[in-house]
Amino acid sequence: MVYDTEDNKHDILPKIEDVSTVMETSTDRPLDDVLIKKSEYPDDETIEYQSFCFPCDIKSEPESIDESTEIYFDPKEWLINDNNSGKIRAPRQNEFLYFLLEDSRYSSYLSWLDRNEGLFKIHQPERVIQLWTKVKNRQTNGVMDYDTFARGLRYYYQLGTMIKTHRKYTFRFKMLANE
DNA sequence: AACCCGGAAGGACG
DNA sequence: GCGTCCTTCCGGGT
Repeated sequence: MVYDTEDNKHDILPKIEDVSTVMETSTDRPLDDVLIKKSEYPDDETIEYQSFCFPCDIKSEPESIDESTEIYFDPKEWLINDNNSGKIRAPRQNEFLYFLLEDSRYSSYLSWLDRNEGLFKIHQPERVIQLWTKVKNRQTNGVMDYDTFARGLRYYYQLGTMIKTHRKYTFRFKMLANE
């Protein structure tokens, strides 16, 4: 994944016009129809990934942590059309975090410390982890905790997509400008 | 105590 | 069946 400091959020988040089109044409159609239709859209080389969102008919389960401030969750909003493989998949852990950081709804969960440096801090790890497990929906029997979540992120160090900060709840994407 | 780190093993999924 | 990306567990460091 490439983190270009010159990107604006529309390069990585769903475009408003895309969302409205899908909402108008496919509120009661299966997901596959929607995705097939989406694949007909002209490709923009600057967009590495696209995700889709449209009205949801699935209610979230009650949460263990403070439901009153829970942000509405639709699993289908988080699917990614991988332009490399042409397949639909859940986001990677780094993609997931980047989406969150670029969406002001989640600014209480985590936020940039220095966006140009790719530096960010997780303020509410339990919420981020809970959302991650819902987005990923991986069939496991263990319990995802911060240690497990952070171990996943540490693999990005050796992959070169993230840089160590050694600071609490603080991580750093490797941006193009840092190369 | 609560993080951060990376090795080891192995699972889930495309 | 295979490679990637985690998930789980852990011992050691800060």
